[in-house]
Amino acid sequence: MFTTLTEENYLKAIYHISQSSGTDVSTNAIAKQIDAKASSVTDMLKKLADKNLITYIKYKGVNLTEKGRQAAVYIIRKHRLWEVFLVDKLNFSWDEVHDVAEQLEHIKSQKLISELDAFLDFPTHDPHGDPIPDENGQIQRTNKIMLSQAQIGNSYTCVGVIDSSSEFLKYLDKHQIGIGTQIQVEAIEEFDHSMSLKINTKIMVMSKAITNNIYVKSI
Amino acid sequence: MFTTLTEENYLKAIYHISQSSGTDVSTNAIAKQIDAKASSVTDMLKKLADKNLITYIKYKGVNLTEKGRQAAVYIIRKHRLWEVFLVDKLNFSWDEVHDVAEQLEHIKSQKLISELDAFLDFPTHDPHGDPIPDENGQIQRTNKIMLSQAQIGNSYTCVGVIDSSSEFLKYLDKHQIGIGTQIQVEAIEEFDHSMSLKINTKIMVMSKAITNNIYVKSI
DNA sequence: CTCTATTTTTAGATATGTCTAAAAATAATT
DNA sequence: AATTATTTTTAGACATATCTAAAAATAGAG
Ligand SMILES: [Mn+2]
Ligand SMILES: [Mn+2]
Ligand SMILES: [Mn+2]
Ligand SMILES: [Mn+2]
Repeated sequence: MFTTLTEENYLKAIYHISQSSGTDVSTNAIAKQIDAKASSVTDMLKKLADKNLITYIKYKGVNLTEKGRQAAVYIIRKHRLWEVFLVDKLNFSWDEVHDVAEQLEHIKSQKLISELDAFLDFPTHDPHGDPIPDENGQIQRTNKIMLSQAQIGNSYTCVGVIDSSSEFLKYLDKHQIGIGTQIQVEAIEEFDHSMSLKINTKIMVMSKAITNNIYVKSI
Repeated sequence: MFTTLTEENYLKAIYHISQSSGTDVSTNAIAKQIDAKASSVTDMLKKLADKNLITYIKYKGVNLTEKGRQAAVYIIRKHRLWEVFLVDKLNFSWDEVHDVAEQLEHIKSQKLISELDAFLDFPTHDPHGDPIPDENGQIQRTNKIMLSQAQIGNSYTCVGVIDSSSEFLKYLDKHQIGIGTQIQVEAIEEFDHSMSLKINTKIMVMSKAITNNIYVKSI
C-alpha cells in the first residue's frame, strides 16, 4: 500500500526509538524525534494503525507491525545507500550527507534502489558505519561496543558513530578520526571517565560525552 | 524563497507550455498539463503571483517572471541531469527514466546538482536529446527540425524526440531508432504525408504522427 | 451587435498534516 | 489512598492542495 513522506518519517522514527529503547514507543518520544507536538503524533498514530503499520493502544505506546518494520527498514536502506552514493561518487563528506539523504530516501522506484545498490558495489555499511539492510530487510549486526566501554591496554578499530551530527563529525575530522581508525586505550580517568587514547601515534584525551558516541571493535 | 513540490510542477508546466505556444499561458492549458481542474489552477496561479513567480491578470493568462523562469529552468536542469544519471550509470532505458526524474527533480541541494553534473562529465543533452540548461539557466539551442519537415533525398541525424512517452520510445527502440541514428528521406506520400525512410540500410514507412515527434539535423 | 458557447473564477467542501488549549488517563509523591 | 504532576488524547482551528457546482467574464457565431 501507498505511504506518504510524512508517514515514512514517522515509521522511521518509531523504528529508531524502539531499537534504542527496546520497549513500547511513547507518543512524547516520537514527538521529540519528529519535532512535532504530541497531539500531532496521536493523530498520525491513528492513521498508521488504520493502515496496519503499527499496533496502537491508547495511552500504551506503539510498536511496528511486521509490515511497518519492513517499510521502516526499506526507508533506512534507501537512506544509507544514498549516503554511500553521495560520499563515494559525489565527493560529499560524511557530515554533509544526512539532510540530502533525508530527502532522497523518499523517492519511489524499486529499480532505482536495486541498480544503485549494484552501482555502489553492494555496500554493507554507510559512511557512518551503520549497516545497510539487504533487499529482504535483513540487517547485519556486528559485535561493536561503545568506546566508553573499552578496556585499558586494548586496541580497537573505529567502526561507527552514534551521533552523526555535522558538529560531532567535524570534531572527529579535526582529530583525524574516521571509520577504520586504530585506537588504543592508554588510561581511563576514574573521576569523569575520560580516556587517554593513542590515535595515529598521538595521545589525546576524550570526555565520556565523546567516547559514548563512537563505536569500536576489538582488534 | 522556498517553493513547494506542487509549485515547482506548475512552474515547469507553465514554462513548457509557453515554450511551445509562444503566447500567454491559459488556465485550461495548465490544467490539462498538470491533470487538475481549472479551478485548482486558478488557486495556484494566485499563489504563484503572490510569490512574484508569474505575472497573472485575471482572465488574461499568465507568464513567468524572470524569477519564475529561473526557477522553472533549474527544475528542468535537475530533471535532465537525473535522466542522464539513470541511463548512463544505472542501466535505465530512455523510456523508464521520466517518472523517477519527475521525483528526483524536487530534491533540494545545490551541491548535489553541481557534483552530479561533474560526475556525469557535464552532459549537454538528456537521453531524449533535450538540452540541459547550465548553472546560470542558459539553454543551448540547436537548429533541429521535425522529421516531418525533412526534404526528399537529404540525410539527417536523429537528435531528439518530442513525445517522450514510454509507448513512443518503445516504438523507436523496436525499429532501432535512437539519438544519433542516420535517416535518409527516400519519398514522401502526398496524400497523408507519410515518409519512406532509409534507416540502418532498411527502408521503412512512417506516418506523420511519428515524423512529427522526431527531431533531426541535416548532415 | 446580440446571443450563445467556452473559459475562467468564485464559493463552498474535502483530505492531509499541523497547531493550541482543554480534558482525560496514567504515573509519581506524600 | 489521596493528591499532584506528567503524559496522552480530544476538540477546534489553520494552511495547503484538491474537488464540484455555480457565477462571471470573454470569445465566437450569426
Ligand atoms: Mn543519515
Ligand atoms: Mn547514517
Ligand atoms: Mn515533478
Ligand atoms: Mn527528458
